[in-house]
Amino acid sequence: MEPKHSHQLIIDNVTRFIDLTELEKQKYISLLTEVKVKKKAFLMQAGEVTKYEYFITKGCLKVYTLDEEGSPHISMFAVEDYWTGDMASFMTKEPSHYFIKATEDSELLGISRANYELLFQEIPKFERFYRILYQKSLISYIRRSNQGISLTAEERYIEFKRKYPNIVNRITQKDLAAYIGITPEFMSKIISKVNRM
Amino acid sequence: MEPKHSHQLIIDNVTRFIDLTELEKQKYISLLTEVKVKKKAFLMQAGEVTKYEYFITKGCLKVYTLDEEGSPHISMFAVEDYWTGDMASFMTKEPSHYFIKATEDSELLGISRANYELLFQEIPKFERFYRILYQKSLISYIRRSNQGISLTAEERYIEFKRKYPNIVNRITQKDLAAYIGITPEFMSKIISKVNRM
DNA sequence: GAAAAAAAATGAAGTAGTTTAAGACTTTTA
DNA sequence: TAAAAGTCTTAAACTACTTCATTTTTTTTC
Repeated sequence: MEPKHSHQLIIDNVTRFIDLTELEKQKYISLLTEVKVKKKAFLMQAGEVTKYEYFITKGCLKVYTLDEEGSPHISMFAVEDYWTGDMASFMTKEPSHYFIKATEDSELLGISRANYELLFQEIPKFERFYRILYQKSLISYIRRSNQGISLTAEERYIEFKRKYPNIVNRITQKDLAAYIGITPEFMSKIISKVNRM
Repeated sequence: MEPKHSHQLIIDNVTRFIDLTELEKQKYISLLTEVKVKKKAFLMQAGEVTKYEYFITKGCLKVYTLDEEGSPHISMFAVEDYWTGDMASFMTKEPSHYFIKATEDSELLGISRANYELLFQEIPKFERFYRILYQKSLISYIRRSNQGISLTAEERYIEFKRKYPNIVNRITQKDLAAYIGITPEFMSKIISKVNRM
């Protein structure tokens, strides 16, 4: 039987780092939950305790917090082949500070807290998978948190375009501004300036 | 026989997340290399390929890059019971962009790339240890990279003092400025303002 | 496909943080 | 322990970015 496209995607993602037998693949898939989110709908909201970590098989979502003034700060855009969620809340079982909202109709595969633990018991190789996944994420976050502090807004925009050419055209300028960390007005000025260059 | 203080420290750190038998502890210790760095000496410099990941048993070091203008940007201060190094270079074997310099006479335990891999073969539980270690680091980096973008310099200073009261008094204002992401002059103004409040 | 809602562009006035320069204080080194 | 080197403070002029207000353009909704 042909595997579903979404299952094939997540298996490809995992087997980039570890090998799995057919049986292990089936076992893994059986621990996942399919989720669909319509554009503008929330996958999760601040105040809730995160029940799942997600892998995106289709669409685009934004992960953000609201500051005291109610302004959004986007920490990531998640598209196909990305992992997302709020790991802090997922691990500590404390209420999340994040919202995750679909910016396009999206499809995801979620793993619950219980199944995440079960996964490590049943297929210990997944400790290695997550070790490598987190290690790579850590490397890119370390880089980003330095850039956030050392580059100007214009440089951060150019860097974002270079690094995520496939994302930049799928999101609004307003959301991009909330990611870069500036006002939509200044984002507009930067974009028109950079395009004139 | 009494274990060395430095060995006890690293074993305590590891056994916070995983259990180890006496034999496993000895095996682990045997894979580590002791390193001492005098104040102002480099543990590593940009351009080198990182050979070790380090655990600090004594002292304080700063991890930083230099931008095009030659200004330092400090990404972390590492003190006792912290892990440090350049994971990107350690993993990819590409030359590092980082400098690590001791701000006090320091002592570390290093694990080489070869021994790091060997460790996973000999004691697979360490995949779990590093999975959890990286997961926790990731959570704090995600938080920091949001703060870098959404807080003012003054708020970042207050947050640093709150979070690392034991570090703030061990470093110079100049280095703190290079961490917060502002000039030493503006750091001086912030500190005198905050102290007046 | 018209009306409503949201996003983007533009400009003027304000604030957070930089630059440069000079003097006071502290630490390092011989 | 004196000299040198580095760190900290203060202030004035400057730049990156914000705020607020208005208009135009694009997207959504019925």
